[in-house]
Amino acid sequence: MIPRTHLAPQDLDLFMSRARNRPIFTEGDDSGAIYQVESGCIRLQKLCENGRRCILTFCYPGDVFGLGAHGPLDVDAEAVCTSRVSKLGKSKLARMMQGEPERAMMLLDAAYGGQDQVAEHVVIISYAHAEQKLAWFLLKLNERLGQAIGDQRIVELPMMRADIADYLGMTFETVSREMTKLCDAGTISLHGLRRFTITRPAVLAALAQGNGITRTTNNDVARATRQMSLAEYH
Amino acid sequence: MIPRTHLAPQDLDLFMSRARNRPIFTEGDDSGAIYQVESGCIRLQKLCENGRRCILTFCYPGDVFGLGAHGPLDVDAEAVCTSRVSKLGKSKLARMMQGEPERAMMLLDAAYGGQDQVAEHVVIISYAHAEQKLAWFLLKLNERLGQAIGDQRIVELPMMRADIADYLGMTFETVSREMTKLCDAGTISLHGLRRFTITRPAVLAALAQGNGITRTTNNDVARATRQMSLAEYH
DNA sequence: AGGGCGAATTGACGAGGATCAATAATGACA
DNA sequence: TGTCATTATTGATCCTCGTCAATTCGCCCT
Repeated sequence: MIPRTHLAPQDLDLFMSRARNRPIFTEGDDSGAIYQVESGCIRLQKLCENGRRCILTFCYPGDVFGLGAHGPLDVDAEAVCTSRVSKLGKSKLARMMQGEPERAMMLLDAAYGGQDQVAEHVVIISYAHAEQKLAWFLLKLNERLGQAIGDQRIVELPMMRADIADYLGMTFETVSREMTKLCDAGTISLHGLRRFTITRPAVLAALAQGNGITRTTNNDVARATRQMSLAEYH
Repeated sequence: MIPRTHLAPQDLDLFMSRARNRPIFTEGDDSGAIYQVESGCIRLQKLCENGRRCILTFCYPGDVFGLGAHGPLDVDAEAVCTSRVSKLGKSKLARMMQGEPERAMMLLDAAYGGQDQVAEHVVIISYAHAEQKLAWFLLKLNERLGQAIGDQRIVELPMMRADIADYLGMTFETVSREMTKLCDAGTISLHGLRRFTITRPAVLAALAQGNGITRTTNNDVARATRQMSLAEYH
């Protein structure tokens, strides 16, 4: 149930439980602590003045968060559903850095951004269309949370449509529409609202790669010419 | 000319010069080194299969990069214009961690994502409209690179329109259009193609906040109700 | 000064998705 | 089991921006 564990029980300072939509920390907190998800799902998010919300990443059991670009100085952390997290305080962390620098580096790597591939997320929300965004998201979720039950691989959806929307930079209506489109096409099948199966993995993977959109752009041409110019090498 | 310096000369391993569009490192390199921009501008970017490019961040003089979410394992680093960078190797970094953990932490913080506020970038490309995106970008550029020349504050644009577009998740045509719109409105004024002045800072700041778009969304309502429900506290 | 090339501007058009709105499905609770 | 609140689905409409295309601008080189 816990795919990747960075922190062993003896390292930890304390455990915390949080119900749906309850905060772990809020923007501006500067405890310097690191957190690890034990069960449930945590979202790291940012709220704008205009009332919008942007979810930067979801953290699943085993994931570590709390520092760097997605740390308390920049974002809020809230429980997506009933969740448990454990905490490693600043002082223990500092001690670990001196005693076991190798392990500390790995831990920091995880906490700082390795938790989710920030780069890939940015690429998707910048350029992908709705269909591609959702296909990508469902595949990621399958990799991370998919469980073989019988001969089917069932994936739980810990979050609601609006969460998915705020993570992918679209509206929940569009999420819903694309979801039913995928169902109608037989690419996935829904079991209730919070559980699905990928029935045609190849198709979904193709959509996630950006196939399904036919046109090519003239930006690509610009790219090609840019590559070719062997101008000023140093 | 170097606003924030994390690495002093005696720490550094070597200096490198790069001409426009030349790489510092490419995706998959795993040197574990940290780099600091000395002059010019470096872009950290990711190329997609479909030929698109997404720029994750621009690094200016004094910025540190090369680890974590935006490190060599995930992205390419290329010179936007003629640039010089310095390098700090893996072994020297490890030594610093044991000897000066405080300083090492700060350095890692910078290298891992503090360099640019990843969170803010994601928010902007997710939700902002073209006008707001550009206004935000120009303001950031002004903060970072703006120089008082006479009584004017001139800002250099080290990158071309296509770079801005790939950073903000839009097309270079739209960048161009919004640029001229801002000029026509008297909000900024261009001096040549690679240099500008913010003539009405308040207006630009308002646009960057998302004013200029009138409508409110029903997502906001969802948010409001979500906040109000004091359901299951733990 | 002139040629040539990459970059930038500007226009026309259409599609994708946001918005508004109404209804249906789901789950919690008495 | 029925009621209510929340979440999800579906439809209709409109607007922003991506796309394609045609110039224009600026710069480097000879």
